[in-house]
Amino acid sequence: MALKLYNTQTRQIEELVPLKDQEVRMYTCGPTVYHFVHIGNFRTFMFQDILRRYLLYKGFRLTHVMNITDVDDKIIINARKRNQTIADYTKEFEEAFLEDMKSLRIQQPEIMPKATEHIQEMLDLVSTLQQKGLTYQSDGSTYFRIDGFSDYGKLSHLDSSATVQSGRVDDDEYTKENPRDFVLWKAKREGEEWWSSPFGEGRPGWHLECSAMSMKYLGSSFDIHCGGVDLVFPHHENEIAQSEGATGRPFVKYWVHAAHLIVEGQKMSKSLGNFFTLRDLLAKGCRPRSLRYLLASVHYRKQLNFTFDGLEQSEASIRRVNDFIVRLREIPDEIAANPALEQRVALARSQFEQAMDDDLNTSAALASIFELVRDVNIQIEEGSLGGENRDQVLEFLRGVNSVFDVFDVEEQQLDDDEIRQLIEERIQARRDRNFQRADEIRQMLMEKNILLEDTREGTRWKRRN
RNA sequence: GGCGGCGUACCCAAGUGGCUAAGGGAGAGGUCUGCAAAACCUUUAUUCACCGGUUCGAAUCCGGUCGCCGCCUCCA
Repeated sequence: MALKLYNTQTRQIEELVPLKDQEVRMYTCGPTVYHFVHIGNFRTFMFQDILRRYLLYKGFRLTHVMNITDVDDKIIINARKRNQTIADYTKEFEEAFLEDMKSLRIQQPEIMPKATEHIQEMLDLVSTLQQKGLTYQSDGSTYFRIDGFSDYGKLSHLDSSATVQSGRVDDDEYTKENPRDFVLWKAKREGEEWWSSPFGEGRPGWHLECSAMSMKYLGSSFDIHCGGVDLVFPHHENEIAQSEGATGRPFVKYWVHAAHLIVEGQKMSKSLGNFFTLRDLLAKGCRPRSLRYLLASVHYRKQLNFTFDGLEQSEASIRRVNDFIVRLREIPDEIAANPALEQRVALARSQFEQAMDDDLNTSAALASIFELVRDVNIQIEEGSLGGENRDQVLEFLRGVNSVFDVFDVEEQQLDDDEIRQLIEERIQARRDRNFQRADEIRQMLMEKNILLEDTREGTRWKRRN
């Protein structure tokens, strides 16, 4: 079975056929590190992580590049306000971003290039464009002339007359030949950081870095380019113009975009007070895995409505699977395997893969897990499963978790001797029908976030946290 | 004005022409149990915003209405 993805450019779901056999080269637009990354940004990054992990699950070799934009107008302005260099200013937010990624278990891409470390590559690209007659200078800045690139608009399907009619083009950009021409290299402004270049002292335009860095690490044509829907126009449209204008070759085969996240039904904005960073949520007691589940469980092309209720529902869903795993692990080796279960697991695996292959239908993929959980739970209750069955199910869950990474599939270790002794003591107390002591111990452990459950087979513990 | 998306049970959410409309949460009932908690099982939409149409057959296709949202400007 092949993975199919919705390609923004063709507006169709297409089978992923990499340019190089079994090797996927993917570029995803990363953060601009001028503030703490918010949960809307993470919706997109989470989608990219699920795609990344599923490509690996499918056995593709993967080179994934995610840029870090560490120079742009906001960064320059904010750094100046704080009297800091760009590098000092962005360092804090870049580190925070990497920490947040780790909390959310978003895998690090193979390559994470920074814009400021690729100024030369950007200038080389502008030079090439200049040689091809696709640039012009105005007021010390260098612009891309979109009239020189006939394919302009093929990604966003916007025709330029419509944009002009919208009246949304900035008045102050009169220095451009065409309002939709975009800047490649911006003239420096007094008091701001700048780089010297053949095009004068200045700084790179926003779109330039993604073209320069993606082609440096992935070649002039590569497979997948992702981002949030808002980047379709103008950012990705301009990337195509710059890249294909320079190389004459197709830039990207599949453009894949994630829909936005809204909060409690409304667009997230600071003025509405519904603007959240991961840190804001953690401070409210949210567990990163709940957010991970919530962000991953809604199809990436559907607008995701973030709510605190949804966060709790996600946590409860994860708990169902984790409780199942604890129970599953209690199946002893000695019991003979039920031969029918292997097929049931194979069915779940096939449902999971079919769903994910279908443009990353994560909701349906998760359903395949829960259906298996229910069926296996019934059989555990009947005592009809053996150690081999247990391992079959665990193996399936490991595969699933290599993509979702929200479940505790591996055995939880209780490395605290004191707790272990208390559990033993309580088991004895119950045998002695000293329930007062038993309850006391249960309460003590509860305070240590260890939850005890008495079952027919004995007492089990779980981390509550 | 242009382009695009969405509206499925109390909540979240799959399903896009034909078996009984996935799955999760929550509620209700039950099992287990010293108690409690947890867990597990069962259950909850004759109906898919509304109105027409096409069809033997539509949540799914077409037209219209209402509501919500996104992009066209920095934005994941």
